[in-house]
Amino acid sequence: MEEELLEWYDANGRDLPWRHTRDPYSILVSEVMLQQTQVERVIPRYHAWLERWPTVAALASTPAGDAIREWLGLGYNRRALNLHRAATKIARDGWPDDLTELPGVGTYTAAAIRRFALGEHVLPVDVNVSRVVRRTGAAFTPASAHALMDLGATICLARIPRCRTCPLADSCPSRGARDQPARKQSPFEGSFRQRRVAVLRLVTESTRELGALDHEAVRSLERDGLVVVEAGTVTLPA
DNA sequence: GTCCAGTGTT
DNA sequence: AACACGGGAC
Repeated sequence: MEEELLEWYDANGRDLPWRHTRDPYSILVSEVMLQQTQVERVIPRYHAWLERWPTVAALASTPAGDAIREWLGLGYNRRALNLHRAATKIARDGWPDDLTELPGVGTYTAAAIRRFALGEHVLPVDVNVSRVVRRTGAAFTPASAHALMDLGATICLARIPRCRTCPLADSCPSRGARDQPARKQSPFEGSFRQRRVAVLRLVTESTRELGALDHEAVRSLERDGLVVVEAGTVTLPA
């Protein structure tokens, strides 16, 4: 099964910018950006980020607010602050043996850094990989990490798998099976998080008075560490 | 409107 | 185990 997968990947795998480096910091940036975010949206932001802050030291020596501003539009803004905090920690203490000690780095991202930057023989399991493994019932080695991700992202889709073009279809016991929709997200329009991100933009782009802002949303941003409120003004963390 | 899918918090 | 967290493609 794995041989067919790797053959398919040779011909059909995606050529992505972060697959041309083994620099741990670059891989960290790419993986954090890719959390919950589509590849096509990440590519231009990945280049911009690394051009502005090419190294851990460069990011660590910049104000956190600049990192948040650079991140705006990518979504899940807490990731920007976590990435800045991770850079600060690495600049001070070096890379930890257990990468999940870095804020914003969980099981998946730690495994991805170990595999793609450090070359260790571990298989990062995101839901795409998990789905392919579950459906095929096959065992794959860490050498198939990129291939499994690409197959899961382009062929072995959750709702409507493209089994007719899948290199593993012949021996896949789940051929044709679809996963349940089962998701829930309340409407964004008119929601609290709409107000919340509006406040974040206001904070990052202006120096307006706190009184003009939405106090409840500011408190929520504080819980994420994204803003600091002092003496009637709202500023980004230094 | 639905779908997407890792981390941190509770 | 459940929930919150963005924004954009469709």
